[in-house]
Amino acid sequence: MATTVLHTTVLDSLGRRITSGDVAAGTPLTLESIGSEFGVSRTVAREVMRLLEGLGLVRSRRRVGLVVLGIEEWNVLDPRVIRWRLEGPGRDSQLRTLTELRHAVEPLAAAGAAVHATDGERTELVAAARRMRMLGEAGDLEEFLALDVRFHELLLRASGNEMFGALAGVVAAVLSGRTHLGLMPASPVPEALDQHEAVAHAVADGDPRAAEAAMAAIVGEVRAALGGVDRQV
Amino acid sequence: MATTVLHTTVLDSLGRRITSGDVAAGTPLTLESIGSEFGVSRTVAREVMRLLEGLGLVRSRRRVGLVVLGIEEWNVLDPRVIRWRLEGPGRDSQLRTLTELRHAVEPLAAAGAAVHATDGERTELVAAARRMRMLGEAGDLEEFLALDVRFHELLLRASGNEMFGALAGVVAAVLSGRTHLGLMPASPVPEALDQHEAVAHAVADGDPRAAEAAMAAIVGEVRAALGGVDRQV
DNA sequence: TGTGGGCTATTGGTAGCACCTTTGGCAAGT
DNA sequence: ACTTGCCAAAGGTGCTACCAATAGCCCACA
Repeated sequence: MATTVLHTTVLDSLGRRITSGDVAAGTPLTLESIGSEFGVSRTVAREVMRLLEGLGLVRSRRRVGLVVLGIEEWNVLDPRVIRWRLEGPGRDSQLRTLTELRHAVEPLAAAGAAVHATDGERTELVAAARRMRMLGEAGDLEEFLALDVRFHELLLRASGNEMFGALAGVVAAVLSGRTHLGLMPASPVPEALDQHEAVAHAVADGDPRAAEAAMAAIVGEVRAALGGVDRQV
Repeated sequence: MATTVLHTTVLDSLGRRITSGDVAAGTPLTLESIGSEFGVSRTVAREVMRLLEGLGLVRSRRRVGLVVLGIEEWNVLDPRVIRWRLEGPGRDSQLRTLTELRHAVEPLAAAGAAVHATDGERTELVAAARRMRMLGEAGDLEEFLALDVRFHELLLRASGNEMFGALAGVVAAVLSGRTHLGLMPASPVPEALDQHEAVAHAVADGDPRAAEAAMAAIVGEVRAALGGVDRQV
């Protein structure tokens, strides 16, 4: 995202520290303290501070400094905040809430894709599903993951709603987090492969209902595996 | 959000200009041009630039300046970006994509609320639904809107998923946009009032399925009224 | 025609200043 | 003891000036 190293270093460090709860809400920081701790100038500290303020992690008040805000003020949908929280101690709960978000969004996105996807997207989706079966049966987890990510991103972007498309990065993080956390079976279950193909074909056929149902099955299963909270499908 | 006027002025102006398509993707800006146009120093221009970069609206490159990015790079879920787009020419399409997002999220949030809401939230929800009926039948649109916003915010915040809670502002914007754009009937249709009460009671009773179904009915109807795209409920 | 090297525009980062708002404490009066 | 009001310091807000690094662009030369 940011091309520069300096800002990202300081920003990531502070962002992680706040989102992890390492510094509690209400704690005051100052530009001075940031600058001296990281050995950067006031200017850089100020720019980082503005970013953090934009993310709702902190509010700057005169004479007080930057007071850390509570989670209800955070832009929890911002990719950076999501990343920090996934790297922090609340990883599991974050994975749960993100999965719930997927559960909400992806079926509708699939339905949208069935209506709005271009011809190229439809064929690529079908091809991706087919290759996923091959890789899944071969047991190549890393390659499978990459393709899985690609599949879901393609679908979200093809949904005709850029709000859904913006969640592609989130879904990628969830998928990757899941496999690298060992929450995935050694080789994908056949049902998942079937359902991915079902989604792809429903989209290719322009059948929004079928696409939505198949996607709901995919994400519903995942949710159950993660220890679903409510609503059994 | 920002306590200062200067940044917000410049930021809003540039943000609106970009999100409205007034300056096309690929257009280069420079700190110099920003500073001189708005009569601010380089420092302020830089902070604004960082913010815009964080929102994915521009990318800063040396020797070139800030190149405006295409919509696929934008953080379209960020409250500021949403606000700008709602104020710009693409308002109707933005309202459509946001409504679709509501359609995806709110039913699941209702189900979550049925499981996770506190006692206080449940009773307030029921009370809000009852007052909405009174105000709706009285025809007081402004008051009704305020309560409608409160109802949905309460529900999203009670869902037990802060991702959903973060969308409260979005829903508020959509609701308010709808009534102020004259997309609402002079007095709320009785079905909507019934369904709001149904949601409230399902949440109060701890019945996630019923809450989800009732909320789906609310938001599904809205979608149809706005000129639904696919999936007829 | 192609390629390498230098020029320069523009961001990246630093330092230090003046200003203004806020706030916490102190003092005086009730 | 409690309130009121004033004052001083703290710390963000905004500005200017300056140097470093990098990357696009053009020109000279092969």
